[in-house]
Amino acid sequence: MNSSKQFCLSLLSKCKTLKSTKQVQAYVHKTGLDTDPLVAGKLLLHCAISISDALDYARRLFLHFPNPDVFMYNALIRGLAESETPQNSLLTFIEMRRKSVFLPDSFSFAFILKGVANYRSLRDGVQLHCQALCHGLDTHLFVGTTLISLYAECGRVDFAKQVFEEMSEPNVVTWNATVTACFRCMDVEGAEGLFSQMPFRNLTSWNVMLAGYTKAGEVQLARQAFSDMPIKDDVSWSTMVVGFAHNGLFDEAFGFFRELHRERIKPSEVSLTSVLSACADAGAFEFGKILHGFIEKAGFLQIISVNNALMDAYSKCGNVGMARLVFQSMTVRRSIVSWTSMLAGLEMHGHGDEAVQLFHEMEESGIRPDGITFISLLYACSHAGLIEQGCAYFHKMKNSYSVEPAMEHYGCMVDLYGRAGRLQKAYEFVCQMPISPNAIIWRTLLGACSFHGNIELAKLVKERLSELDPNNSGDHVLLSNIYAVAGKWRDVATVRRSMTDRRIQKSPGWSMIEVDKVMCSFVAGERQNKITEEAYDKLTEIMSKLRVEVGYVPEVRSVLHDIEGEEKENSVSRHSEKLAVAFGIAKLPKGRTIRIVKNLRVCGDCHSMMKLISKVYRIEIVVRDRSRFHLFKDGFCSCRDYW
DNA sequence: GTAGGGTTAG
Repeated sequence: MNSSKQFCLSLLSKCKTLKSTKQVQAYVHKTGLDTDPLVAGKLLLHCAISISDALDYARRLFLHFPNPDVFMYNALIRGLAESETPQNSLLTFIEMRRKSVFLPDSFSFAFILKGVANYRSLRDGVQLHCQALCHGLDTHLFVGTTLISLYAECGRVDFAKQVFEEMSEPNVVTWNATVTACFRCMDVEGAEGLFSQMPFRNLTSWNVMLAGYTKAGEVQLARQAFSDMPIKDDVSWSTMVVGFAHNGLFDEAFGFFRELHRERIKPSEVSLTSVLSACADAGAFEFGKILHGFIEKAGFLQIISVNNALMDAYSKCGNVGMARLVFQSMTVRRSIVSWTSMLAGLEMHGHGDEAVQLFHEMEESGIRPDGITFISLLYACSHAGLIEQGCAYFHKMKNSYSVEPAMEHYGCMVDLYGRAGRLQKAYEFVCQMPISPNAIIWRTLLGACSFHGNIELAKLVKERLSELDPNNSGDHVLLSNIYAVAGKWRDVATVRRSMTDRRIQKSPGWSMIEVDKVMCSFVAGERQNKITEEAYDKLTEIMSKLRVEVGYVPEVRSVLHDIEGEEKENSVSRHSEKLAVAFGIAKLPKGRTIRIVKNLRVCGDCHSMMKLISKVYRIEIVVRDRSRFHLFKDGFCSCRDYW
């Protein structure tokens, strides 16, 4: 290789941005090396893979070559396969088969199969499997391994195992992929069988077992495997943190992270984002703050994903102010994820106007919003009651940014109209959707009917819902509540009976609060341990104080049960969020904000009571419910009683 | 000259 060629390639490998890459490209052009297949191919690969947001440029670059070689096709296929629209990789693959004289090689198949795995099409996967077979490449080490992952993605562990059986010399990666395939299809025994037969195991094989066990809910088995494994790396630790968090075992999750720290294992940026996501799920604000301190000290604020995860964790822990601070102090260039995370944070907390403002700043900064950005923006409009603006953005999304509305966007619009009480408009909107509405869409509408007390439409909507998702307990409870509020006890009884007949059980409500860096959870009506005893005692005290000072009377209209007065009062006074707040008042330092995470929506009585507590006790209470935050302060809530 | 398995932010 001549020296100027070598020089160009080494320059290229150092380029981190599209701008610098274009400078090298200009130099390449000047030296006449732009027609050299090796240099041209590397340039294309660099744009398609190594640089973010340069895939479109790579596609345009590709069009400049009248006779692209297989390397160039492979580079583009790979870039498209890993993009947000992996379907396009198949189009390029087909174009290559039609236009070119050369045959696809093992790289072509490995990349295209990855693309198909990313959009999970069994049909396309099988077709390409056949083609690979015709070229004698179906049992190729890399092609076969990718095929195994593809079939696992499509839920066909049987096909995955068959590919594995046919491979003559599977290596450790192939074995690991097959074990993962079993776990992904919930075949825990199959995974264990393979693991025990493996002729070689490295660290990753053990990590596969940890991830698989925790995803299958087998936390005990994961714990056992973790203690059995000969060496552990930071992936092993973060897998445990994430795994425990996903199973709701937040204290164990954070315990693992603390131990990682004690063992002096250096967390990577990925393991830090994992732990932050566990904080976000748990709503563990205090723990998040500790992590923030560590991240700052260890120099991780240079990494964009860590900033983004930090913002997300702060927002979901109820402190959008800290999220804003992280966003404003970022020294690295904000990505689309950074902007969208901030937007989502503002949306969750009901700062609709600020979210709209931020969206305009985002547009001005030159970052192009995508479908996910619009989901947050539309919800922000909905939660803040900005109806006209929401409609305008829905059209702008399509017309100015060519983002096709997906199910979630339609959901936002139904929410927007529904909350505002424009139920007929919402219903017509659903009926006119170009894609068939799913259960979530109908459920959103049912929620709106419940809020505005429209029984007739609720009945109609529930019928549609029953066709799509007949056994959802929440839907039955919602319909029953609508009847209960209207005093239609006979209809309540009918719904209750149909639930009993179909053995549908109400999912229990729970609430969590972080006290002394320990997550304490409360379940409605549960009275088991010392913690709940203490919460009950405090709650009784609070309720009598509220009765005396502000004349609080429990709001029992929405109680599901067809039970009598005093019983009803007892039933709402045992709600988990009340217990959690009472526990917080008893345990936290005076004046400290009380932060609660709840799995269901807050009921009307809890909502009124929180407002009163915030006034009488002069404290702020932040409640994260299923879909948003409520900040109670001086007797008012940030949701303006509109949730 | 390009790859496949484990944790990952909107």
